[in-house]
Amino acid sequence: MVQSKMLQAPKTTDTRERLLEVAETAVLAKGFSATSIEELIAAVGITKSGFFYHFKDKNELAKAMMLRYLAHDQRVLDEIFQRGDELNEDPLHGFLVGLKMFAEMMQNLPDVHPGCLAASFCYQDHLFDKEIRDLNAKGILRWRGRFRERLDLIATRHPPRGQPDFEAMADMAATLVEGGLILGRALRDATILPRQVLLYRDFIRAIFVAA
Amino acid sequence: MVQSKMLQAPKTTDTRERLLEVAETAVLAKGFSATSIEELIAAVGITKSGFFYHFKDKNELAKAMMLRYLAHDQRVLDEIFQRGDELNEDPLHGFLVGLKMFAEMMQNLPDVHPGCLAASFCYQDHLFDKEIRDLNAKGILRWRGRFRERLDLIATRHPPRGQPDFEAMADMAATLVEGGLILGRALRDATILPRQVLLYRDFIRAIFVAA
DNA sequence: TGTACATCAGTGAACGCGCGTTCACTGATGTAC
DNA sequence: TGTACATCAGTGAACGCGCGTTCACTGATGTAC
Repeated sequence: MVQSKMLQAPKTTDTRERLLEVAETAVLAKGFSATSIEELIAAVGITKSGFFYHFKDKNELAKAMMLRYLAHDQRVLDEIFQRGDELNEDPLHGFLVGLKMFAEMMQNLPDVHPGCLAASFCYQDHLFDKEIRDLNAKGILRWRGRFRERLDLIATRHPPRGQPDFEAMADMAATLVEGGLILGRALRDATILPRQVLLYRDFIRAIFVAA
Repeated sequence: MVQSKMLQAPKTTDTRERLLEVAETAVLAKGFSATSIEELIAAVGITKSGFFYHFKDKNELAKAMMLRYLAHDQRVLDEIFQRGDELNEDPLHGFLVGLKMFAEMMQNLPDVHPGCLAASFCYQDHLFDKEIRDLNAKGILRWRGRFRERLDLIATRHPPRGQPDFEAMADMAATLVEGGLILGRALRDATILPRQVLLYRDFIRAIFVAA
C-alpha cells in the first residue's frame, strides 16, 4: 500500500509536494496569477499534462496550497507553545516562554521570512472561490481561538488590569505577525517581525503581571 | 493654462485619475497581474491606445498608483494627528486623541476597508522594478519616522516605563494597521482594525502614563 | 482678427506570445485469481 | 507461477483566447505673430 509506505518513509521527492513547494515560493514573490503552471513544471521537471494529472485545474492548486499551509502553520504553533508549557506550569509564564521562543524562531530564519500565504491570498481573494476564502478565514479563526483560550485561562489565575478587549488581544498575535511580515519584507529587515512579537509579549505582561 | 484651471476647479472626471482609481480597486481585489488594462479602459470608457497615451506601459501604471497612494496616505495622517494636537498641547494626550480619531475613522468606513496598496504590492514585489519597491519602502519609513518622532517627544515629558524598543513601538502602528486590514478582510469584519488601533493606544498609555 | 503650427487626448487595427486547458495515448507498477 | 486487468504517473501535440504593446493617424483646443 502506498499509504503505509508513505507513513514509514515519506517520499521527499514526491512530485506533487514539490509542485506545491515551488508554487508557494513563487506565489509569495509574485502573486498567484503571475505564477504560471509553465514555470512550476519547468522547476520540477515534468510536462504540463503531468501537472494536470495532479491538479484538475489551477484553482485546485490554490486549494491544495492553502491546505498545506494551514497544516504546517498548525504544526509549528502547536509545537512551540507546547514546549513553552512543558518548562512551566503557570499558563502565563508558559505563554511568555512560548512567545519568547516564537520570537527567537523568527529571528533565526536564514533571511527575511518569505511571507504568509494567507496574506497573499487575502489580497487576491477575487481570484478564488468561496471554499478557498473560507479555508483562509478558518486558519485565522484558529489563531484567534488558540490565543483567546490562553488569555481566558491566564485570567483565571492572574486578574487582568482594566477591562481588556480579549478578542482583540487574541487577534493581535496574528495581526502583528501579518503586519510584521509586510514591514520586514518591504524594508528587507528580518529583525522587525521578532521585535513586534516581543512587544506583544511586553503588552501581555503589562496586562497580567502585577507591578 | 490647464494648471491654473485645475487649481480653481479640479476636474473630477480627469481620465488619468479615474484610471488610477479603478486600478486601485481592482488591484486590491485581485492583485496587479490579474488586473488587465482591458478591464480598466472598459470601466473608464476609452480605448486601449488611450490608456497608452497616459502610461507608457503597465509598470508605469504601477508607479503612478504607488505615488498616488503615498500622497493620499500622507495627507490623511497629517490631518488626523494635526487635529489631535490642536485640541491638546501635551504631546502624549494629543497623540492619544489622534489615535482615538484614527480608530473612529476606520470604524466609520462604509464597509470593510478595501486594503492597503503597499501590502498588496509587497506581496507581488517581483513584478516591479527597484524604483517601485523603493517607493513602497519610503512610505513605510515615513510611518516609522512620524511615530518615532512623536514617541521621542513624549518621552521628554513623560518618562517611559522600562526600556522600551522605541523603533519597534513606532513600527507597531503600521504593523497593526497592515495586519488589522488582513484579518478584517479575511474574516470580513470591519471592527477588527479599529480595535487593534485602540489596543495600540492602550499600550502607549501603559508605557507613558504613571499608574 | 486671421492664419500656421503645436500640443492634447485620444482612435482603430494589427501583432505575436504565453497562458490554461483538453485529449488520446503510454510504460511501469500493483492486484486478483 | 503465470496471465489479465487496473491503476499510477505521467507524455506530446494541439487549441483558442486574452493579454500587453506598437504604429500610423485624427479632431479639438491652445499659442505665436
